[in-house]
Amino acid sequence: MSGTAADKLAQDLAEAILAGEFAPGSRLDEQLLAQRYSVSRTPVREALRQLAATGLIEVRPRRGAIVAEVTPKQLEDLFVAMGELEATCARLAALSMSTTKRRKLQALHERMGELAKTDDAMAFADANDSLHEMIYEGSHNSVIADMTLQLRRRLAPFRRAQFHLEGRPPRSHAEHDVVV
Amino acid sequence: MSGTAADKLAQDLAEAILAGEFAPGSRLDEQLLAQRYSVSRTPVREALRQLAATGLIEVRPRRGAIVAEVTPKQLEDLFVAMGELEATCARLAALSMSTTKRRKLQALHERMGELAKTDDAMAFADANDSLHEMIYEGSHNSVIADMTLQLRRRLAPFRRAQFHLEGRPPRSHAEHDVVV
DNA sequence: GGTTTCATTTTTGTATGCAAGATGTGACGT
DNA sequence: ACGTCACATCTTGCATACAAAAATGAAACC
Repeated sequence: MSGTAADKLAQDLAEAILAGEFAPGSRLDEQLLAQRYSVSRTPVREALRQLAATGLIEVRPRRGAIVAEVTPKQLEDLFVAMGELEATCARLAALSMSTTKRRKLQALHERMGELAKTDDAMAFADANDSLHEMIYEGSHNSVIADMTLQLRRRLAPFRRAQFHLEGRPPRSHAEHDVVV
Repeated sequence: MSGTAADKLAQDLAEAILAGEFAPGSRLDEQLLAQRYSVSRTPVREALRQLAATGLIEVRPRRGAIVAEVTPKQLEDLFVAMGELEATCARLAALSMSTTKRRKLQALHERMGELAKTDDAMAFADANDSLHEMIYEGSHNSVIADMTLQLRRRLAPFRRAQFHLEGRPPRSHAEHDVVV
């Protein structure tokens, strides 16, 4: 085991929240969490602070932590922000990308084109993540890449919802087409 | 006093670090800080975690916290990132800005044009902050605005250095001119 | 002389105790 | 019945205590 208990807790909690195990707005009682994970309140508190920094939860001084409620407006803002950041990544990547890398990207993009037809949502999602990761790396700017990735993770559950909602893969592919 | 001791500590520490009171790479001993600020280690730890989230310091598990060393490459990345984010803010603002707001912006911009000639660095810096704040607000996207502001704060000391280095105000004004 | 190993010490991470603020409940008054 | 105020309880925030890991230094060995 590498990290501290608090770090692991933060990860576990983040997953639990993103998985919807805690409803938005619900209180995150320190003692309860401590019991649930068989640790004391101290690492729980640290984990909560960590998560608060990512925006996943909200801690009001002396009033406890709650799962962040994302209003439609905020959600919209988050999506817009991610879109803009990804576009920036893509632009930077386009400027400073070696031809071999570009090849790989193109290849992956085309394979995704095929996957989009087969309706294999899982495979498409995986490939999609790879592609975005490549773009983030390609930007050669760890600051922007990190911010974008963080946003992306935070939006993961909502993206999934959109994914299942309609035939998103083809549209997504089309958008990528423009970028590439 | 509204906030908790940990929050205040985080602010104070951030200021101290940005003011250069702690050299980059230097260890931040929890006990020392606790004594220095007359609190126990607990709030110090929480403050350190908070600062780590902003990228100002770095905490290695079980190895203590150090002031983040910004390599030239990272600094470059930070500046690029801020530039891109501000550009995005400006673009969004341009799209959704009322004419009255636009007026105000223009007025402020022109006043800065005059200030740029008078060599009053302080006044120019103040006006500059106001202008950027207006743009952030104008984006109508709190997510991007927050990220940009956070970056801006983190880069404050370096920006100051650049400011004093050469006649930056005129150049800055020229850049703004394009944006406006 | 340099290196490795082991013990000491220092420092971080976690648990627990205690105080202060927040929350909830019920009596009391209008 | 409704609102208010006092009180009891619960939760968070801070301090202290303890455990474990890493840094330090010294002695033994090559």
